[in-house]
Amino acid sequence: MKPPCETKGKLLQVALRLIWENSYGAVGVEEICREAGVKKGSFYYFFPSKSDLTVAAMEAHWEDQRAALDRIFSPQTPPLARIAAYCQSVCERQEAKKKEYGKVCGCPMVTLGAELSTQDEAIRRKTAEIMGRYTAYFEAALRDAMAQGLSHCGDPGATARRLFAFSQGLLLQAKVHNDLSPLADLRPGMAQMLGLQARSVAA
Amino acid sequence: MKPPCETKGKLLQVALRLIWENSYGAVGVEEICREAGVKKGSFYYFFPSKSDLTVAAMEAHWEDQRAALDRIFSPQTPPLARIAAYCQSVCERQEAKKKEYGKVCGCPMVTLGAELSTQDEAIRRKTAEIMGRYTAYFEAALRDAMAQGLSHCGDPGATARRLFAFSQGLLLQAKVHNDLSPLADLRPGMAQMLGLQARSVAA
DNA sequence: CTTGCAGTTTACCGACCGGTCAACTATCTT
DNA sequence: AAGATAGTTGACCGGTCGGTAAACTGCAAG
Repeated sequence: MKPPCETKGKLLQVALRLIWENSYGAVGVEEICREAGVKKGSFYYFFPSKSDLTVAAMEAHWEDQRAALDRIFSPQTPPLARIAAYCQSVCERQEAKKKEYGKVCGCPMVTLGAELSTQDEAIRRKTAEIMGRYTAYFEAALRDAMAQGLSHCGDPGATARRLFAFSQGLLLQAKVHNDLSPLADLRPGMAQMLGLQARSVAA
Repeated sequence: MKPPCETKGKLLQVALRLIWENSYGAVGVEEICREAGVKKGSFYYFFPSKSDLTVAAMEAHWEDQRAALDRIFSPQTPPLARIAAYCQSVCERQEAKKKEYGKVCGCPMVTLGAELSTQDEAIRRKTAEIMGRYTAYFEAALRDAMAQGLSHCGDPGATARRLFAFSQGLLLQAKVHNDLSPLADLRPGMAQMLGLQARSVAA
């Protein structure tokens, strides 16, 4: 009862996991509370609504991801190797999730964005915001690559959005086929989009 | 009461529209019936469950799309022009839907696949099946393009899946940003993936 | 000792969910 | 005319939904 935020944090974490594995509509407040070991009254003490909880859970999940992304996209790493590392990280994460849950779950932001963008403005906006942060990492890597003469794509921002869209599309393919093999094409596909031999990005 | 299938067809059509504009979980059987001018009892006379209706609605919607795709990907049209025509068709369709509904709705298969692939096997399978049919059109066009020496991508099947994944990713971006402008990059992005100047696919 | 506050618990609300059922109607067949 | 058949209707089911309200608990400051 003292520990300032254990309950709130547990709620955020469980909510994102359940929504990721199922969907927003299919997960009830009651279920989130049950798995978090919390009573519904406490839930509504911390969050005014299911939608608000979801937005908060998305932001909390971003903070977790951010640490990993900062490492993957470290300026210490050569620009194209950063992108290769991202591809590998995506594959590993999907593999781990599949082993944990038994099914390919894709990206939680894709699930939320696809399901709720037309229905819940707050969630739509948060999804767009977080996705924008992802593309910023790609854009920075591409800018560095261009400065070093490693790639000759036109606008780094546009190319970053293309790479990110491609990765989301493949992630959705993997989820829909409940099969990780489409992700094997993530790195080669990105290499092709950068006008490189697959080797370059795989280095 | 005589017209053999008017009710059933109306149900299929309304269901796909509502799910497209909202989501599977957010649309109730009652609401579908109301908008179709049908009572719930009749619904369950034609379909054993909401899930079965959805699968049938997906297939019915595919049949509509199939006609358009057969025209767009006609062997009469030069292979790369088919792909350009597809890009244009996607943009026009999204524009029309936005004008009709007020928001960018993306692709109904993306919405359904992202929301339900981990929860409803029948819907997941149908989504995968229909998406596979889409990529087949791309694959055929790419095979023709290679035969005519217009493109030099490696495996047409793999490239087809890449193009399709990219288009789905962009569609999701548009939905999440509630903005059609990301779709402007559909044709140039595909051209880049085919190793062409944007002009070639735009011809 | 007591007041106040953060957090928790329990019980409860009306609304709606997907789905069922038996009765009804209209048409075609014999 | 009688029956069979396809389609339709409205009433109803138990369960669950998101959300609310009030009482309670532990602890810290006055």
